[in-house]
Amino acid sequence: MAALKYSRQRESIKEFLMTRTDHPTADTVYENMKIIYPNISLGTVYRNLSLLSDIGEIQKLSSFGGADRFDGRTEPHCHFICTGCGCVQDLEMDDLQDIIQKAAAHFSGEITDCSARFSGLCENCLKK
Amino acid sequence: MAALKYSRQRESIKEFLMTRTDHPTADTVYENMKIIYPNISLGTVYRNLSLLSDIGEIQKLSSFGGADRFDGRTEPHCHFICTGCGCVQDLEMDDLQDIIQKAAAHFSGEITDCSARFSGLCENCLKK
DNA sequence: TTGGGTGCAAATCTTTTGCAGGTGT
DNA sequence: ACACCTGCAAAAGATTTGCACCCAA
Repeated sequence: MAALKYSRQRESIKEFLMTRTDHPTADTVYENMKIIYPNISLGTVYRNLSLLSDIGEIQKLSSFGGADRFDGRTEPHCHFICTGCGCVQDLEMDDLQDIIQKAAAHFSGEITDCSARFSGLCENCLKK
Repeated sequence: MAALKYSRQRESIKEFLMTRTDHPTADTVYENMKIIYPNISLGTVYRNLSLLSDIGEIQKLSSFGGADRFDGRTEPHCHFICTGCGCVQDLEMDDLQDIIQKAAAHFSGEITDCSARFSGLCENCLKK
């Protein structure tokens, strides 16, 4: 197991993600990091995003259509993607455990995790 | 709106997907189509997979880690991915509608669809 | 005949990786 | 010092697209 060493880039990436609720892509993180560290490389951003998500300090959200997105919230929660504007929003959901049990009833393996994705129109797109 | 014309390649791709329950990737479809049409191109496979999924004759499953997968079943159902061997299986789930309603209770937009992904160990991996 | 479909290849987009030099501990 | 981390650039993987030709309607 690799020993983790401090890096100001990694710290900034994590801080940045915690200020955002729109689940930015790696490229958006990169663009914002360039403001602070003009020489930062995209490779470093990817390496740190992947590291942070491995140790559970951020969450990686795969495939909402295009590039992966990253979420500073680590508590389990669901996501909603708007079919109108493509935005991704957090969604509260009390009992995922309940859903897992329902699914397990029809299944022969062992289910340990569930990630639900909802889609439809967001508040803004509804108005149009 | 484009007029749809018959193509034997598209027909074969759809037939192939209906015989499989393992949710093949575009590349797997391509490899299997080459047996029938040695000159078929990967571009054609992608174009047809995307077309078929647009008109709802197949289902595109994004984000199971690597490449997208395709499913010949079009009725709404959930999927399970094994963290051991990476296989993707279908999962019966009676009341997705129920889940959607629960989610909608906390949400200001309009939720029309839900796709739940479960993970854990499949029957085979449990035995090991 | 006409517009969609195809094969081929090049291009795009996203993400990963090898390497040499930099930096935290 | 040692191992991790970084910037840079090239590579890799998945998917899309431009183009000229082919074929179904």
